[in-house]
Amino acid sequence: MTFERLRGFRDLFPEDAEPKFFMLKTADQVAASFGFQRIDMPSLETLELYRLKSGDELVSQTFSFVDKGGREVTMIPEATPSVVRMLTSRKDLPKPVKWYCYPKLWRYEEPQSGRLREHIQFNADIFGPDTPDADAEIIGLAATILDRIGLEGQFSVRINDRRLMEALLKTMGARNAISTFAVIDKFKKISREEFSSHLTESGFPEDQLTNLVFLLENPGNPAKLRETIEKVTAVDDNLGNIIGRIEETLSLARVYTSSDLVIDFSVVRGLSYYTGIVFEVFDIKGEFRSILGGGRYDNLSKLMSDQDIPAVGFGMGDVVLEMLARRQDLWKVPARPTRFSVCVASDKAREYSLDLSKKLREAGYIANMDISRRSLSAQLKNASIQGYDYALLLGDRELEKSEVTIRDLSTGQQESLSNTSLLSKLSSLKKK
RNA sequence: GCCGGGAUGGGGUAGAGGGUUAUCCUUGGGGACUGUGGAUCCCCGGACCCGGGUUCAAUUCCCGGUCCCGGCCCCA
Repeated sequence: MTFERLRGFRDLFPEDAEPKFFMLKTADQVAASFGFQRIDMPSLETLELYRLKSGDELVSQTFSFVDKGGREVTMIPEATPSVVRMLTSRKDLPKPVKWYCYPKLWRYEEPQSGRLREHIQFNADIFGPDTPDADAEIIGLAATILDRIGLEGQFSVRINDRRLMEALLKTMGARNAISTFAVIDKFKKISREEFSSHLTESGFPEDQLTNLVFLLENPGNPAKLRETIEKVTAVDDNLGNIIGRIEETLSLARVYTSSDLVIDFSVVRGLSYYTGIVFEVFDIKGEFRSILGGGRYDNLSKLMSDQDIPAVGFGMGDVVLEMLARRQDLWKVPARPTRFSVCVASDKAREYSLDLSKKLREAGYIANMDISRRSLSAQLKNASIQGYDYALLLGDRELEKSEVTIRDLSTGQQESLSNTSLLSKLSSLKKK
């Protein structure tokens, strides 16, 4: 009898689990260094939580079922609704609230490159201030995490603003901004002909088509945002204010990172709840789907509760991040303490060996103790294959003299030390 | 949910236009080496994805399913 892994799920063996959790730990540390606090949430929520704002499409792609009490529940497909639920359940929290988490999320759909049925998403949000400063901090946090992981220069943060696009589409005479967004979202994936016809269907005036295409094709320099827009339409006060805010956000974000920050009018994001700045981060070579995405969603708490709390945040899945990290040769087992394998050369020395192992662990080292009762040569072979830095040999000879023989597995050199001088000696040993 | 391509020991593979110990490498365990490791040699373990059909005979051909890879839809 054999069991197979479920479709779209992963087994993480040590060689992959260690790099993965090391990356998450890096993100965790960076978020904490920004003053964000970690939270966690249930893996199961009522399905109703997603009906509110996410719509049928998302709900149809959830791992959901009816529980024994007759409730419709689902494995969470995204973090944000839970985070907002938690936030609004507490009225005592001083603003701004800056939270991060990295839950597992589930979606029931066909697996493909960069998308599986279960993934881990690093999520960070700021609740309270509706300021360019908060927007910039979220973008800065996302970029800093990627920089710290070692991806500096490998990605581009592409930024847009929903209000800007709505205002632009309005001045251009679009009838239905939301359906036009859906078409704009596909700009880079479909042919120009398809784009034109879909756009017209969405109620966008044909005579403005070239202007819109001009905008979509001329992302780029944030400093020229106003100039670019002026080429296609007049900038009134409303539009001017929005542009001013984006400019301010970008100049603040610029201080956080030297990574590529560009305006991209084709980034509108699918979710309907975004209300302001939206952004996605792409691999600079364009090999993968987006690495992370986020934006401002000021209306969600109002939809879900009696509170009105502005919010901005982002989510980063682990799957695309892993593909990019592998390409950049960053998928490595992280540095760790010196590793010792304690080899037991005689049964009489077993307890002596255990005691030494305990001391090593207490001193912060990694100590592996023979539990197979194999021959000394087999123990050494194993220590060597498993990549231990040193073998400690303990047998009758060592036991008698209260000594320990330490063998450097990379050079083969060894010496005997007294038990008491070992630990002091260790601090001077060079890590392999 | 739909479309295309795949599936041979843990990993990587060979194979035959059906035919009876299924190839090689690697990995794993043990030994030569009863107190000294990655070399060498020896021994051992381990596979034709599942179900049905055609056939005297199927790992090979056919159908269905499962899973993998990729794409659509959608993007959390």
